[in-house]
Amino acid sequence: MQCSPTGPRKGRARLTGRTGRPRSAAADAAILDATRAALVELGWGKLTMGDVAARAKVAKTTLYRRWAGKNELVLDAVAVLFDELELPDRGSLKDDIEGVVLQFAALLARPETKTALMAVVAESTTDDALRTRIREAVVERQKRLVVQGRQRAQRRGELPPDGGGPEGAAAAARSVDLIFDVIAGAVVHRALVSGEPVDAAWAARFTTLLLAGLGGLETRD
Amino acid sequence: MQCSPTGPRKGRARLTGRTGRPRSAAADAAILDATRAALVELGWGKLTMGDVAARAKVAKTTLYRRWAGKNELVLDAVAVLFDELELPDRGSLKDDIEGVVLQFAALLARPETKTALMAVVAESTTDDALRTRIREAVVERQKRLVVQGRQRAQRRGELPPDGGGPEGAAAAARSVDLIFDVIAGAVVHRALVSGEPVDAAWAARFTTLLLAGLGGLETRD
Amino acid sequence: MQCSPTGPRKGRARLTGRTGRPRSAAADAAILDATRAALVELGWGKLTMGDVAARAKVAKTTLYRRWAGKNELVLDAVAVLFDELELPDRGSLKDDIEGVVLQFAALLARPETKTALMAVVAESTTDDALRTRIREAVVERQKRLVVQGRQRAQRRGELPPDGGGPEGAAAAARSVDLIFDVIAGAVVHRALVSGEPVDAAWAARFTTLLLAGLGGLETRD
Amino acid sequence: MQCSPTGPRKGRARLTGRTGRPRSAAADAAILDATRAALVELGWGKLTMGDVAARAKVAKTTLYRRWAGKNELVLDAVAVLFDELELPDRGSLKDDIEGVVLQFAALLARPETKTALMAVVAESTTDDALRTRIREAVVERQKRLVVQGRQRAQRRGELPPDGGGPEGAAAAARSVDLIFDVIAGAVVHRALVSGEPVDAAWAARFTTLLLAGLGGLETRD
DNA sequence: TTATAAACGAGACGGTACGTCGAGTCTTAAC
DNA sequence: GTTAAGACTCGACGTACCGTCTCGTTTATAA
Repeated sequence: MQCSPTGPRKGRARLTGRTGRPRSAAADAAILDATRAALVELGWGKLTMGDVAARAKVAKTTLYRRWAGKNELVLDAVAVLFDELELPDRGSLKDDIEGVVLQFAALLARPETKTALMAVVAESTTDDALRTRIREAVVERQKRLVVQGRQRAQRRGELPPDGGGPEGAAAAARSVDLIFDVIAGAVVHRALVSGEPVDAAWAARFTTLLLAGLGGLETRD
Repeated sequence: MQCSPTGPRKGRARLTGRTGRPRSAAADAAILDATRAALVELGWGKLTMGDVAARAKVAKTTLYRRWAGKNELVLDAVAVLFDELELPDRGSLKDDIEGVVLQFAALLARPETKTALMAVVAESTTDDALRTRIREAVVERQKRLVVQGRQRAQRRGELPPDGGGPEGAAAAARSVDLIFDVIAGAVVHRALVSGEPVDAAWAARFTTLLLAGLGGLETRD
Repeated sequence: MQCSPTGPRKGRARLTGRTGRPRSAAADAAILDATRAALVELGWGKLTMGDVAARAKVAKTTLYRRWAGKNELVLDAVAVLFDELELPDRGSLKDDIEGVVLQFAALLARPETKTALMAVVAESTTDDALRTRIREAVVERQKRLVVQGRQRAQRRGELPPDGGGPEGAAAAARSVDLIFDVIAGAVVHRALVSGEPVDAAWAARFTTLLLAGLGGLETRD
Repeated sequence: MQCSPTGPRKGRARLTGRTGRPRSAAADAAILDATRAALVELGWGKLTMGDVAARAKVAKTTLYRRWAGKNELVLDAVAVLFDELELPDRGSLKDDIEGVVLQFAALLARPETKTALMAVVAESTTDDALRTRIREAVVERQKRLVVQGRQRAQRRGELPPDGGGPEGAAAAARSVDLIFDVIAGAVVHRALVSGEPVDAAWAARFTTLLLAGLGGLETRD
């Protein structure tokens, strides 16, 4: 996991020298579980801190000692779900992409994810710290999937190797970013904005488009 | 415009025989202007109905007589901005796409748009009526840009004409949907989730990918 | 009846010279009936002008054209009930008093009367015009009962005749006022404040006290 | 004092084991003071809970945590004033009664008392819990004055002693109730309904009537 | 017969207060 | 120094009535 606590405990290493009753580790897990459960039942808009505390059988003070507010709490509760995504080797780049697209779509179909992700991103447009936290906790972490798929395809010979030198590395990073935005953006938009199902047929057509596009991209960049 | 009022007035057609003082048309405009101004200054999260009413010099009840709540009001206030998008003819499909991508990015860069769009979509995950309204007011309306660009490219010979018969029409519709999700999704994700600028360079690289992808798509579907 | 309308119509005599549609007499009756019905069902506190208008099948404007507000409307609706009180000749002062006490108690037992009377009096503590109107419409009108009973008792020889001259008249007026306050006050207090029933036994005991008191009063004043 | 709080705290005895932050005692006093001040300035009709909260420098929720509504709050604020009434020994029953009548009249002349008392009684006609509360907080408490005056007069020999046995006790209680209704009723009616001053002259005449009446009553009951 | 003028129904309007809810803080006693 | 409990301040919520207004319509007299 990542970064839950915010209170005075955070800074001072847990190594030594502190006194008093230690924070309950079980409480952390109970709170995050309760948060996800509340998201499922109520959605972002109706979720309240008091309700989460009650579900977790914890006092509200305990919540606020560890998270700055609803945004941060929900982000942590949801971010961990994204770490379950992985890129199983299905033998070809096309199948790998289709697989991860469907995995991602399945994740976005979960009520806690779909309601929380957009809401937290919306809040982040007026909260820089939150935006940073989202990028650390979700965006950058999941780019690993693109990087991994690319490397695997290069090993298979489906994609040309990166160009050498700092120039080549920068180009590779730009490609990763672009591909990540295209994949994540298209799936999110299809699922949440257009409100159409991301099924195997759509995934196949999208992957076809993307692979052809990659070909065009590589020849130039 | 589209669909502001919600109250009992909506149903009964305004055709004849209605009694009572008519609703003020000026109030509608003042309210939507005030809503956009409040979005700019406060963002979705801090915007309140009372504040909007005060800015519009209107009673809170007048707001609630016309819109069911914050979601519906903000949606109407923002949806009209999307109608300003257009597809100027720049001579080639590539330039047309780059142009609309940059226009769209500019729209998403406006504070009222960026804070409102994601928030309303987030709310729509737990509100079916709202989801429908978003699709009518934004999603379906803007597909016209894709349709128009496609037709223009076909006229220019940059894209093959649609296949004949109902089969061909369905394939064309699927293509439009897919392309729309890819373009809108990628731009939104780049701008709001990744938080990176959508500048001319990015637009060019994205368009290159998309055009190559379209080629791959057309040969098969 | 007394004084319902307040609007511009009030001043100019109805005799001549006005044009336009005349006020509906039926509406007046319907409104006052509706007011009493609403008092019974809802009590003073929950009664609303809109509700009265709806019950009377009349527009709110029609109410406000005739009465200045809730206080005035309710006062008029209730005052007329007090005019039903009368002093039947039962042959002796004691029986006459007991009769009127029980009549008055029965009137106060009606839900519309009990809830309205106290409330309007309460409002009149901060509204001089209302206080005047109450005195005209209720208090002074009902003193006739005391005057009448006194005269009848004097005719029977149960009470000595008034003293002569302005002196005697003033003393008589003072007596009437005092007796009225004692009777009305005791019955109202018993019924509404103490919340005990005003039954025949109580009326008999009260009348005994009052009659003995009157004897003491007459010998001196 | 008596009975201010209504919330969950009321039930569970304050004996032991309760947790959480205790209610502020200072807030209670500030609220009741503010209520009386608002009654003086605004009268019952214009008094609002929000205004009382603001005057007491307390949140509106704190009011509602302790009192169910305006009726209960105002009753508590005013009831305490009635406890200031007392029956100084002036040497004779007549003087004692005149004294307490004038004291009571002075209390009713205070703006907070006059506007609140009638209004709360009016509300109590459609609210049984409120009626009970009024009787406990005001009516029954002030009967002590009648009881005390009666005992004192009996000690002085101005009134015969109570009859013996349960019979005599019941008769005494009936007398107390009757006398209380007559005194309180007459004074309230004179002051608030008739709107005439309760001055020494009126008090003397009323007391004369009452004392003579008591004589008649005692010989029979 | 036609104007004129007021009453009328309907319902939108600007306000004010309501009573509730949630956020986030603070104060206790217990651990 | 954390914990549970719950009171606290603050601010927004959405609703209910208020009393006024603006319509179109109806119903009388007066010209």
